[in-house]
Amino acid sequence: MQRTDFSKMACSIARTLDVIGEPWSPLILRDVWVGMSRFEQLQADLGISRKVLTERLNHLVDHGVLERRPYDNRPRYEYVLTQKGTELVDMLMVMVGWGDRWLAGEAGPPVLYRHHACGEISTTELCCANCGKPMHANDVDVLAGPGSAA
Amino acid sequence: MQRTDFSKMACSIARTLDVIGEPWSPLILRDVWVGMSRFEQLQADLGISRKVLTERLNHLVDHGVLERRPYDNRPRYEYVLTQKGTELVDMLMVMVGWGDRWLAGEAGPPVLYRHHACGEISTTELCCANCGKPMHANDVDVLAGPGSAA
DNA sequence: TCCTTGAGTTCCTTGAGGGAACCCTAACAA
DNA sequence: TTGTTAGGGTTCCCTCAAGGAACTCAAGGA
Repeated sequence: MQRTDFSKMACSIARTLDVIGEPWSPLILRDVWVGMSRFEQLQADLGISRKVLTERLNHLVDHGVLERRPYDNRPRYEYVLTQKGTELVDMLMVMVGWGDRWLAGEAGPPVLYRHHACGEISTTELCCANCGKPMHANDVDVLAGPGSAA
Repeated sequence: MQRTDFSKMACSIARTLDVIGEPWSPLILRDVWVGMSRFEQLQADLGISRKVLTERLNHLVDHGVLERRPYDNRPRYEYVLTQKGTELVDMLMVMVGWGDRWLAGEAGPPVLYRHHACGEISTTELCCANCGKPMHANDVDVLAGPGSAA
């Protein structure tokens, strides 16, 4: 496929895609998040080729999203989310929200989230870190930042 | 590549990936969001192959994320975000937040957001739609929903 | 000693991405 | 009336990544 390298673009979307833009990566993170941490489990659950799973796991470990840990005297390893990886799951939660709203259909959402703070089944909402009010795509102006190319 | 079809998995992440999981799609949405709406503009800005751009745009239009609109008597078209597409940009904003925190480095974030409601440069925060408090990956229990496979 | 299990490698085939060249339509210009 | 230009794509070929199946390796256990 000889894919274009996104990592050098002056864009946080492109850079993030360079880390988890490969098709399987978000699903791997999801599985690890819900407690599926071993190679065989991931391979069986996702139906991913073992070769590609190896590549993806190495890539995620290289980028500090997952950590590879032995869990036995035998050469056995499990993959756990780092802080960096855990924060990526936030993105997955937003992704889930969109999928639930627009793609779930009659059957309803495949999973639900119970929020520890209030104990209720709830969904995520994007808010402004400054004022706390909703902050969506149409609620902002986009300005050039210090790291912009120009 | 003969990629695995995610669309039939009982998972909103997989279904969302089926719509915008291809490598270029998020970048196309980003560009359309900031006002780059024509084929030639997108092609030049992204450096994407014309063939692949055509495929991606058609895919996004087919899935109702973009709308293809004539803007001239001549056969000229522009692509604009639908409501469905605009809500996807929320996900991009979260992606940007993560990229800014973990990948931007010394140079700082390439773009900044000014929130209309408070007028300040700010970032997004994930909150609970029910109680309004922060709601991150570690703040929830994941439960099977009505649309789960089991 | 053989068997099993987890965690990968190796190898081959196929098909998607990259890239360049080409095509089509409608307005303009000469 | 015949170029010419510009936007928006097709077509073609080549390469390399995804799929898939088979193979390997190390450490226990029967």
